[in-house]
Amino acid sequence: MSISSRFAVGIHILALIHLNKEGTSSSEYLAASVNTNPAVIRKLMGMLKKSGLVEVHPGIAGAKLARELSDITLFDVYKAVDVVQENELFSVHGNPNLNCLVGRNIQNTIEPLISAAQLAMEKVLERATLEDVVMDIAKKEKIKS
Amino acid sequence: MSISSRFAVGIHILALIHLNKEGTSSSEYLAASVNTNPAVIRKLMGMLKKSGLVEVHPGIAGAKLARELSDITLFDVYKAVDVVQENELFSVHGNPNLNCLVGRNIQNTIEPLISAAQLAMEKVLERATLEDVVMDIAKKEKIKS
DNA sequence: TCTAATTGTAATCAGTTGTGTTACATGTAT
DNA sequence: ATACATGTAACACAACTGATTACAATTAGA
Repeated sequence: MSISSRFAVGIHILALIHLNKEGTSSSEYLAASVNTNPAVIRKLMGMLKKSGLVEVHPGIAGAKLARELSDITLFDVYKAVDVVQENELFSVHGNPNLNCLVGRNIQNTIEPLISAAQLAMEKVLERATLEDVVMDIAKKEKIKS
Repeated sequence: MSISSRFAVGIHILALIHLNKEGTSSSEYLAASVNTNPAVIRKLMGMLKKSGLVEVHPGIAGAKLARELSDITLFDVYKAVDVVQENELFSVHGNPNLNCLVGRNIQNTIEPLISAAQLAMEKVLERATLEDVVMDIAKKEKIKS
């Protein structure tokens, strides 16, 4: 199964908040761009806020980035929106037969392997920032970011 | 969400078929070690067979590996059991607003980034083989594999 | 102070997926 | 023929995603 699109949506709205920094990025405005429901955006925004990526205030329309674009990695977003738990990208069957040679060892044997695989993936996300995302969009649109 | 445990179960079964190579690895026998239903094993076995990793025959009890242990990587198993589609580890929201600067570019901008992350993870799986898994189990049990 | 607009959050629903279970057709050996 | 195995389809059930509705709490401004 795939990792929730919350991650992609998170990147989307953070990039949009930046590009719309002269305007007001309300949950309704952001929802219209993502094409979803404002409540979905607000829930997501709560996660991003909790992780210190955005500033939002009850009753006040609009969200702002809490950090520089170049200081927010895709890994930050990934962790913030909680799409994959630590060391749980791969799930392992829980109750193998302990009377079996393989059954009683499989979990410990596999764990470092799948953990390494997950970490390799996350390292890549760590190396890309929202600045890269916004610059790429600007390039595609031939505008200044 | 996590990647299906079919992957871990696949590794489990293949390792067990090898270690039990003097005996008969029926779906019932394998299911007892994994602690699941024989039909689940048979479905999985169908996938492993289709990918040329095991040999099984209708009506005849027992499965055998179709290749050397050292010639089966974890990536081979991963592909065989079909847990993650190509370029679909991360899902991306499908209908962004094309009238929005970000909406009409986000998919193309994100795609290479998440694709690179997925590939990095898969590369790690490519570097480990079933031999590594079996040797580790043997070491833990202090036996010869 | 009252009103309108916005965020925060919970409850609910439909659709999808993963896993287990049952059942049975098909194939093999004796 | 009989016994036993695999192959496969149908179904149940839980868990999760994403959308939707509703409403309390908060704020700005008339």
